[in-house]
Amino acid sequence: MKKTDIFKKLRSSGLRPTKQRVEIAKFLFDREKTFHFTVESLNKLLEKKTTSKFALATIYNTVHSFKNAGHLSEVEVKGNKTYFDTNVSNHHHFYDSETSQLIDIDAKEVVIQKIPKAPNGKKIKNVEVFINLKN
Amino acid sequence: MKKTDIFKKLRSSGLRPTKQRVEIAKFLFDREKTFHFTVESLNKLLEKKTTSKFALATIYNTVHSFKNAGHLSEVEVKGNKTYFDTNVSNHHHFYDSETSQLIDIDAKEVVIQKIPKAPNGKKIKNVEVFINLKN
DNA sequence: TTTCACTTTAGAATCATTATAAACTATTAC
DNA sequence: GTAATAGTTTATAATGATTCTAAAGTGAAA
Ligand SMILES: [Mn+2]
Ligand SMILES: [Mn+2]
Ligand SMILES: [Zn+2]
Ligand SMILES: [Zn+2]
Repeated sequence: MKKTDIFKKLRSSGLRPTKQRVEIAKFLFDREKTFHFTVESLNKLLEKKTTSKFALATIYNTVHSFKNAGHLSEVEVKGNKTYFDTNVSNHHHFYDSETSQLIDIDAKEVVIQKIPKAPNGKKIKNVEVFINLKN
Repeated sequence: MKKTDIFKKLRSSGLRPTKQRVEIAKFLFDREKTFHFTVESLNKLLEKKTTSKFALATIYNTVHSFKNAGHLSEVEVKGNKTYFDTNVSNHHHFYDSETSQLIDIDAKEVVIQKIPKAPNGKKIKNVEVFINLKN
């Protein structure tokens, strides 16, 4: 991902490209594969990868701005922490509770043959498939 | 549900049938349909339905005992509160984020035609389908 | 009726997250 | 440039859900 793309992500999230935000954005978006993380895990990885220190509030604020701009999505996982996902397309997940690891499943990999119709007056917004793993 | 069944649920959870526990168990299990709840919502409903007061710790402890015994399951819902479910069979959910309401979907109502195989060395424990609703 | 294990309870502690307000930094106005 | 201004980071406090703790309550068993 080019530097200009990082800046584009920041600008489109209403964020000016400060040192901290650029480092967070690079870390999140300059990669091949999907990245699933909690604010805590992101903080630890940032500490390792960079020389800077980040206030937790800065990470929370930046991540939320990206999420509100649609550059990050949220994944529901058992437990009390919030998981974020750099894959914002419609997709599904494997979840390995042993390692607390999420693995993406492309929407095309899951075909649903039958699904009930939505209750009175409601429509289906989207369908999420969550596959729990064991050893 | 008969009183003896309530007692059976309590005993099989390692709980002696005290006044509070019996009231919680009756409220949870003596009903036709599935009940989805948070500890907070359960507490409010118990206050309305009964004359007793319940310490939050008592509700937390009792609910967790039921969950550990397999009489309650946990449902992942966006947000910070933990949702419990009196339906412990394999099933799916509609979720209406407007009203924070969960609606059960029987496992038979969903047929999945294609699913990816589990990653190296892992097996599929179960598949959960979550259908988000909109108006 | 005394003992003793188990319960309930109020309140404290914890943990993730959010809010606050002061110190910093960059941008704009003169 | 310097001053004013707007936006940012940060440490720390506040919050809210959940868990822990320790004291008081309850009831079965000796
Ligand atoms: Mn969760
Ligand atoms: Mn949740
Ligand atoms: Zn994902
Ligand atoms: Zn359910």
